[in-house]
Amino acid sequence: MGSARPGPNLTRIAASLGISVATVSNALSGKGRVSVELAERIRATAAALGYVPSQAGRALRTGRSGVLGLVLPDISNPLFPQIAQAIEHSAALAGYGVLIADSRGDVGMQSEAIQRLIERGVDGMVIVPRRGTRIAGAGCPVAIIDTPSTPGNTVSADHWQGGREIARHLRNLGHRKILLIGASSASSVQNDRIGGFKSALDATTIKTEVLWIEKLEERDGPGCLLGLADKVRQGFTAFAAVSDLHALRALTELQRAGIAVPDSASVTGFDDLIWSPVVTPALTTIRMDITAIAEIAITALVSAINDGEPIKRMRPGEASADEPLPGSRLVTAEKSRVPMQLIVRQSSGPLGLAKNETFSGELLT
Amino acid sequence: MGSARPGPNLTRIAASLGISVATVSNALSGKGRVSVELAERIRATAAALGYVPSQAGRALRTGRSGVLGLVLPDISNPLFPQIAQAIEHSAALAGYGVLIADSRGDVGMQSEAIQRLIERGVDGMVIVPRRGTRIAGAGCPVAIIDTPSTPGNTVSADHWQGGREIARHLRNLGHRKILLIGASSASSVQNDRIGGFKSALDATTIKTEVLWIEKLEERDGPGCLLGLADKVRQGFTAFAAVSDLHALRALTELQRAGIAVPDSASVTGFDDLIWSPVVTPALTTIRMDITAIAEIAITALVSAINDGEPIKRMRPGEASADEPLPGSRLVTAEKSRVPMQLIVRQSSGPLGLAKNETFSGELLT
DNA sequence: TAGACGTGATTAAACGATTAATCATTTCAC
DNA sequence: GTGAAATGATTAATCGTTTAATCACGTCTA
Repeated sequence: MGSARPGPNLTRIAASLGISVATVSNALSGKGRVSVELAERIRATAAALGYVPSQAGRALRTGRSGVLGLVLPDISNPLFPQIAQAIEHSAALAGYGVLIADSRGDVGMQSEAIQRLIERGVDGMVIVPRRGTRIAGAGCPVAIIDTPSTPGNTVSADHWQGGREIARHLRNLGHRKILLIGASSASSVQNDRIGGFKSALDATTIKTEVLWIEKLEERDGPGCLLGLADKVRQGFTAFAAVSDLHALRALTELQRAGIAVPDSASVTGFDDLIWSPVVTPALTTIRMDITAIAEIAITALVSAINDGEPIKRMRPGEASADEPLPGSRLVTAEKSRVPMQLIVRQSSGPLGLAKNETFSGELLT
Repeated sequence: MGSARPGPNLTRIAASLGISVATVSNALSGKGRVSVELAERIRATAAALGYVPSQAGRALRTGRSGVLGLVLPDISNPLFPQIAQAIEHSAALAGYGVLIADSRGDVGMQSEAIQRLIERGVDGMVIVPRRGTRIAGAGCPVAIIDTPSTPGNTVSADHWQGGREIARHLRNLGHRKILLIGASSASSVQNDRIGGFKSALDATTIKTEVLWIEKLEERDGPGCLLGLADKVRQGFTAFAAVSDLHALRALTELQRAGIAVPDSASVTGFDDLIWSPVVTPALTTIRMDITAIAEIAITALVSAINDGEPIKRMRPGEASADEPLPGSRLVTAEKSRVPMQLIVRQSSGPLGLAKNETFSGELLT
């Protein structure tokens, strides 16, 4: 090809109609003053020629790239597909493209990834931090999806409420000794979920305990058993994991030990990940409304982008030294916490159905 | 901010050194003729001023956006995080950004998504098609990651060989009656895996049968049981799924039915998805070398982008009517099939360890 | 009828980077 | 010592779009 993309540009449309490019631009953007009939003709020929505006030209002139960055420090997060999908969809509706950045779980590479996005000229970015990582000055509006308890959070699921829902569900089923399963005590999301869970229960009548997988794996190695059969023997009848990933781990470990779920022990998760509806028994879990979250985040981000830039083009004369540094404006939204929805499936059930199976199963441990 | 990004541009660097912008550009790109000491000074001040080149300006001039598109028709694919991560990483190394496009599983929206990428001016795209979807003319180089048996495939894992590996593994463990579990017979990837599997076995000594989940769910509804306990009674001792997702489904269903894995039945999967190492028993599976695949795809794509554009800027005089239409050049790579690697964990084992457990378990069905 | 005003279009100047063409020097060879 | 070549830097055009400023012209008002 060579000189840019093959398609026609404003100049060609203007030439083919014998008018000026400015008029074409005005007609297509609907901004200037163009007579209706001419505008119509212009739109028609533009369509006929298959005109596609050059983002590069537009970006150069307006200073807006029309692209947002999506930063997921922990891309291996199984929730990622859903988030990416929702963000991409909302962004597309708002006329933006989405550039992904990955820091491979490494906090150090996060700044690099963000830097790459900046260099690509993103107009704003959505960051889903892991473990409350601090966001370095990004030089553009930033929306953060983490948890309501994190300062600077733009919008997120109401993890605390989600925890409460699950807790009530298990309490209503009659469970009185519940093991909470989390991965890392450094995660604010997990802490919120656990906090909400505990807050819904009367500590005097219901006993809870928290198991941190990461701590266990430091000792026993990754993928080790969680020792849930022991917990069952100690009287725990329900296992509430802060993620379906851990719920799955619990479920299979219990099943392997011959402990029937939900007959002898209930298991619940979080996030309604892809496998949750198809495992046996299907996981009771709680789902975030990612579509709503993405929409709120993108809306807030886009309006921050538009607000912040009154297109103040500086004249040769005036210096712009005393700018308050446009760096990293953390975006806020009116509705910052989106309720989570309980999904009851087969992995949770009432107490005391078939206690005896527990024993026959324990032989396998 | 206003006029574009706050940072300095070539003009400012040039002004602060009292030289011309062309020299600055030459020095930073290392292309023109600049004395070493001046070049050094230029680089120094560029760094000192925190210069970040404007992609917009560069894109407009060169006709290259420096951005690739990643199209995943089925973004809910649990393999997505890995693919996205690998592609993003390889692309970043090659100096490209990655724009994501999602078509939410709908073939119709795929063209729309591709169109959006085109409008954003991507230099090329990587497409991971679902069920051998045909790719519409994209107007730019396209790399396809599907399966070696698909015409037009650029690079992919050697699914056939992967199937063979799993088959041999199960055969060597002594299994003689194996159930293959697939989702859809329309998937070329799944067909390759199954084809390879069967090709490694002598059909007279080892019996195989294929179970298509999609067909079953049409009758019994999504998330239904696969009836594996019955299969065990019929003498099947191994269940080879074409994805860890289905393997997980099989594993939990067997466990729920009281059939011990791997003692009474072996289960294997594909893709080494995130949960595979942590469930109990950990899944025996086979992993694609996504890093290598991404690297090959990106390399091929980038070189196609560079080849195809000898920066033939057309002079006012010459018409460019007889262009062979630059649309949709399918990219090819030398190495188009990347071997898969068998990962033996605990879900597969030799026959005949503890047959009796099967019976005690069947009560639970 | 002159001035004010509105309408519909054009002119021209950016935005920031790249690069072919050009110009000034200096170096070198014969 | 003079023409050729190499070196190091500059000039200026260009990519495609947006937009403030301007212009031409018809209409309304006083």
